Amino acid sequence: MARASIHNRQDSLERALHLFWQKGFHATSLKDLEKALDMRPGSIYATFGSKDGLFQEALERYARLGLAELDRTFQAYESPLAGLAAYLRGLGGICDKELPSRACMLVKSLLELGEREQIARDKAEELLAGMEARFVDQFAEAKRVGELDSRLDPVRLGRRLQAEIMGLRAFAQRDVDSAAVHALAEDMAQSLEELRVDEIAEIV
Amino acid sequence: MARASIHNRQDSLERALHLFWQKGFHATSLKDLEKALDMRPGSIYATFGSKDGLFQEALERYARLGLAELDRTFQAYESPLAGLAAYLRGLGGICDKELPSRACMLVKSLLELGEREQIARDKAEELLAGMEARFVDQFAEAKRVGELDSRLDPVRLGRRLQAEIMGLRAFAQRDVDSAAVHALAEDMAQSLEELRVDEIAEIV
DNA sequence: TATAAAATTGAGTAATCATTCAAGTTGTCA
DNA sequence: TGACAACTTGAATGATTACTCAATTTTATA
Repeated sequence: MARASIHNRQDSLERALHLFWQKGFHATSLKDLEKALDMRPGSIYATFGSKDGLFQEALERYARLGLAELDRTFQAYESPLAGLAAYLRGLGGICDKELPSRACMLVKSLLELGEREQIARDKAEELLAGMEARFVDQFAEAKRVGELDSRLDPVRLGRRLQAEIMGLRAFAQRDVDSAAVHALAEDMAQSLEELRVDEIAEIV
Repeated sequence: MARASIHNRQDSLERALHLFWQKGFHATSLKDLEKALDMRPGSIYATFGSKDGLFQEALERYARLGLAELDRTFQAYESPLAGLAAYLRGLGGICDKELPSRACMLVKSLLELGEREQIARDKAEELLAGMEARFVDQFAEAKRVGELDSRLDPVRLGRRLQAEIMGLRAFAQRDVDSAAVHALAEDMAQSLEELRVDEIAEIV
């Protein structure tokens, strides 16, 4: 004995994510959300609690989808290093996609949010740490299977890769040619592949 | 026959820059600026025209100071490549400095601003392009003096370096150990130094 | 010292902000 | 069909937003 909701929660969250990713937290007003979700303020607050709460859920969804894509890429390649390089090359095509923003939403949030949005900021930090850990794991796996020089540190490599991806996507946010971003990603991917022990052995 | 201004324009701009760099455009209110500049709204508008105008001037000042530091570093080194590496290593200490933000203000603006702040956004893009051009010039100079393999493209290298710096500073915005950022900068600097032809010649 | 010009003030504007809640609507089950 | 419970509505809230302008203060010069 209850009225069924006319809104799909996940669908609403998806729309909110789109808006927050595109415009950022501060520039997204409740009016914007009302229009995008086709919901009145009362419904939004009943469903998500607050603008902050909705934003945090959007952040989590964004990271979950991002991690899923990461894993999908890694699983498509036998070689851990090849998986990492493929992920980088995939990001090279980011300008060709129709996305709310080419920059990472976690990075946008990290740079935008201050003390007044501490909880969401901490959430973004935590999710970025999770992504970094995934990169570190992949490098550790590469090391385990002998693709990586045993003297190299997966933690440093994972950190470096995350920084490079942050940079690649921030750069892609500029109004530059798609070709430039492709070339940038290709250069980064090649640097990564040069870590392969086989290649080092060839040169030395 | 006129009243002298009690505010130094440059000093006011410096304070505004500090605030905008720290909090971003949207999160910085005119109330915040009134307090930081110790000026009433009328004075601020008489001096800078609008919040947008003040922000744009702050952006320009930020970029001018950044470019000056870049040139100072480059001029301190005979070798162009060494200058670039030194600049990267200097950024490794960014966590130890007392700055409004560890992330680049141009990047923060690029990621935060939308169509409603198109002019400031374009300004940030233009200033970033100027920085990139400076990197390209330095790589071109390295090539001219024979530090760089003639097959390498200064444009791609400059682009790559800008992306790496964007990434380094976005990463540094996270709540991570200063040592991690130092290590990251060191890794980036070493990659850069490996471009030196001497090193390649040694290995091959 | 009187005058004019520039600088500063701060109350006030209209718009927008996130949020609340009483009232209305709708579907479900007894 | 009646009644309850969940969902939705949207006007109203008070706070905050960027910004304006008439009045005031200040100072250099005539």
